Amino acid sequence: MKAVRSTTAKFEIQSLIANSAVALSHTEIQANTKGLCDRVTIYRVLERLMDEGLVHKVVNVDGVVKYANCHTCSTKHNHNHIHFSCQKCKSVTCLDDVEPTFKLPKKYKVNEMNFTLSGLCPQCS
Amino acid sequence: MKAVRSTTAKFEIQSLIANSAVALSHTEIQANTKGLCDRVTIYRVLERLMDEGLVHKVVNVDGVVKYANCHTCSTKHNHNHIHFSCQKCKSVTCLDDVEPTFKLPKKYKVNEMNFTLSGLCPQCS
DNA sequence: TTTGCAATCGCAACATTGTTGCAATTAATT
DNA sequence: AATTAATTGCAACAATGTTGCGATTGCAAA
Repeated sequence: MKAVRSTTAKFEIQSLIANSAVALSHTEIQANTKGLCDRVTIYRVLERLMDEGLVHKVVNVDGVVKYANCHTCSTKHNHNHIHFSCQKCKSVTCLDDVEPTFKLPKKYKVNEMNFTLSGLCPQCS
Repeated sequence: MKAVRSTTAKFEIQSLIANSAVALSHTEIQANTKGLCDRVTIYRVLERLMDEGLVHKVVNVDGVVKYANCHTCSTKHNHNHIHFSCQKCKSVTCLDDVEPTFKLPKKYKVNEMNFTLSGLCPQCS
């Protein structure tokens, strides 16, 4: 296996995501770490953080890719929670506590769920 | 209002989507209409088809944008159904009949839902 | 502390996906 | 057939993500 190495770029990017209430896009991360490192490095750091289970990827309803902190991934690795996507400020929030239920009629084999609600977040409504 | 005009490109693209069991990406549409029209025209036709309520857009869990036939949009315009995304063949299917339920604890204002299940489709499992 | 090596980084180049402006073409009405 | 607005093709551009490679650096062992 590859040895995990801690670098400034990785530390800063992880801190940024961990301290954010909402999921952040690559562009937002780049804007909030001005000059810290190269564009490409951000992509590679994000990939490593996901491999290590520290961060997970969320695709917004409009197709924008965002990255959020993993709260329980190391123990449960449960990404099957609801995400809320604000149509006004474009923020994406993880609603860890909400558990959706549904009945699947056909013979599909479900491995993952991705539930996103869109509308107005508490700040915008 | 703009007058709706029927063209070969529009007819072919709509037929392709309507006859497909799964949602199609721009790339797939382009591959299946080889030489019919320009890349840009496909984008513009898709935009018109969405405006007319004949087609709707689905963003896959991995961020790929796909287009699917609207069955009931003209009457109910209900996009709040589940989509199934196959991890093997990357197909996206609309499961019109499944209605998910959930309880939202915080004060968010929900306008739309986007529920996608990932796993193996009947063909791949 | 110094050395060695693999992990990481920066840079350039490229790929994919989507958008915009504009002149040429074309569907549909008169 | 003439008119007109919708549509198209082409070129150019923008945003996002990937890859190769030489240079740098974290870290462990000597």
